[in-house]
Formats: sequence, C-alpha cells, structure tokens
Amino acid sequence: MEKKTAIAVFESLSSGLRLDVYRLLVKKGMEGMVAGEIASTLHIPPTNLSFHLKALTQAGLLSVAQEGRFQRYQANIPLMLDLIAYLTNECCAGHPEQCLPQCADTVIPFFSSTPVSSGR
Amino acid sequence: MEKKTAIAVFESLSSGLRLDVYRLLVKKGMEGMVAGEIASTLHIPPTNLSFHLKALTQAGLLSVAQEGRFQRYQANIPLMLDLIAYLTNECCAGHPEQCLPQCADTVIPFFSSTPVSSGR
DNA sequence: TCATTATTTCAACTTGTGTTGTATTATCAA
DNA sequence: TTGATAATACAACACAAGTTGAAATAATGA
Repeated sequence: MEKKTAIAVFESLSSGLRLDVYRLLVKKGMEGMVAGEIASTLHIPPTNLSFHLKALTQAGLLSVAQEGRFQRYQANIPLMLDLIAYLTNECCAGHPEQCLPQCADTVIPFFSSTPVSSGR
Repeated sequence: MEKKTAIAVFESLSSGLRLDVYRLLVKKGMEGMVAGEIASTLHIPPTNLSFHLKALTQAGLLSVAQEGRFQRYQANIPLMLDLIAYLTNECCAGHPEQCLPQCADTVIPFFSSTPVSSGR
C-alpha cells in the first residue's frame, strides 16, 4: 500500500459521519445500499451525504454501481486489511512477537489482498 | 472500542507527518524514541513535532515516559488491531466469508486485546 | 412529451487544522 | 546558583474541511 492511500483512508474515516456510512455498508456486505437508503437510515441530507460518499469512494473505501437512477454503494473491506498490514509491517524492527501474538507476522500478511511492502 | 476512540485514531493518522511518526515508532517497538531523536530523524521543528506528539498521545496511539529531561515515546500497536476488529465486526451481516478469508471472523477477534463489541 | 424522482454539482459561509516564532517550564552539569 | 539543553505552551496566521440551500443532470413512468 502506498502512503497516500493510507492517508486517504484515514482522512475519510476521521469524520464520524463517514465512519457511520462505512460501518453501515460493512454490515450490508455485498448487498450494499443505494444513496437514498443510506441518507434516510442515517438522517443525513442527500446533499451532504453525496459529498461524503464521493470522499469515501475516491479514497477507495467504497465502490459504486449504477442501477437505473439509483447509485448502489458497497464497502471495500479488504482495503482495511491491507491498511493494518501496512501499519504493522516491520513492527519492532522485524520482531513482532514483542508487541503482538506470535503469529501476527504470518497471519496479518495472509489477510492482505496485496503483497506486503514498506510502501513509503 | 468506542466510536470516539476510532475517530481519534483516524484523525491522528490522517496527517502524513503523524503517520510518519507513528510508523517510525512502530518499527522501533518497545525501545521507542525520545522526542528530539524523532525530530532530527524526520526533520521536523521541535515545536511542530510536540504538537503532533500530543495529538497522537491523546488519541492513545503513543505512550510516553519521562527519562530525566527526555520524553520517550512508544507506539501502541494493539490499538490498531482493536481498530480493525471494530471496523470488520458484524461485517456482511454476520457472514464475513462473503468478503474475507473464511477464518477472518475468528482470527481478527483473536488479535484484539479487548472483547469485540459493536461499540456505537 | 412532461412531470417526477434520485443524485450530484456549485457557491457561500462557518469552523477547524497545521505551521511557525517566541516565551516558558523543567532538568542536568559545573 | 548559573548556564545550557529538552520539550512544551501560547498566539497568530494561512489554509482546508464540513454543512447547507438552490440549481443542474439524468433516468423513470404516465
């Protein structure tokens, strides 16, 4: 993962409103939700929601597909697993057993959907 | 994990400078670094670094211990694992195999240092 | 075609964040 | 006590982000 990607993810989820949207879509899984459904569930004005959906989508946290005049949004969950791999990579100077359960260095990269690299 | 904790973590790491500081300390592990050492490594004015160290510490991402007139900072790595547990908890309406490797629902909570809850 | 619905774009305002220099607190060594 | 060093607190400025209402775009159904 590139540093700019990690920053984009953190920026996106640093808003309580966007965090609500993302977590709602994580729960919905592959089914996703259309924009209006999200707006009514979370009681957000459509104008404002559109602003935040755009931010989340540009950060890669959501994907969107058109369905007639609806826009259906889905959470991109593997990106979160890439993120923690990026953060805990090289932890403790290559000795993650100092800070994490012993298998962390093998299991966390396993969850990542892309090869682990320092990515600075 | 509480929602406000998650937001504090995301806010903290949404700055490229703070992300550099955190990742540097993750690599150092238990050894940590004193503030001046971080400042010279990353070429940040001490005044500015102090501002960001305070933000990271208040978010719980760093811990600090006094050593004479030095302040030694350490990364709180388990907090990151709690965070991803918080985010992927209840994913896909309780069927994480739809979006993650099949063992995700058991392994990710295992890494968490605190019990998993919806924590809204 | 024409009215309706879903969503986004735009402009304006308000608020919050990041950076810097100066001043302050606290510790150490002589 | 005095001078030097490590780090933080404070104030000021520039810049970016969040919210809202009105208008625009685009697809649907009568």
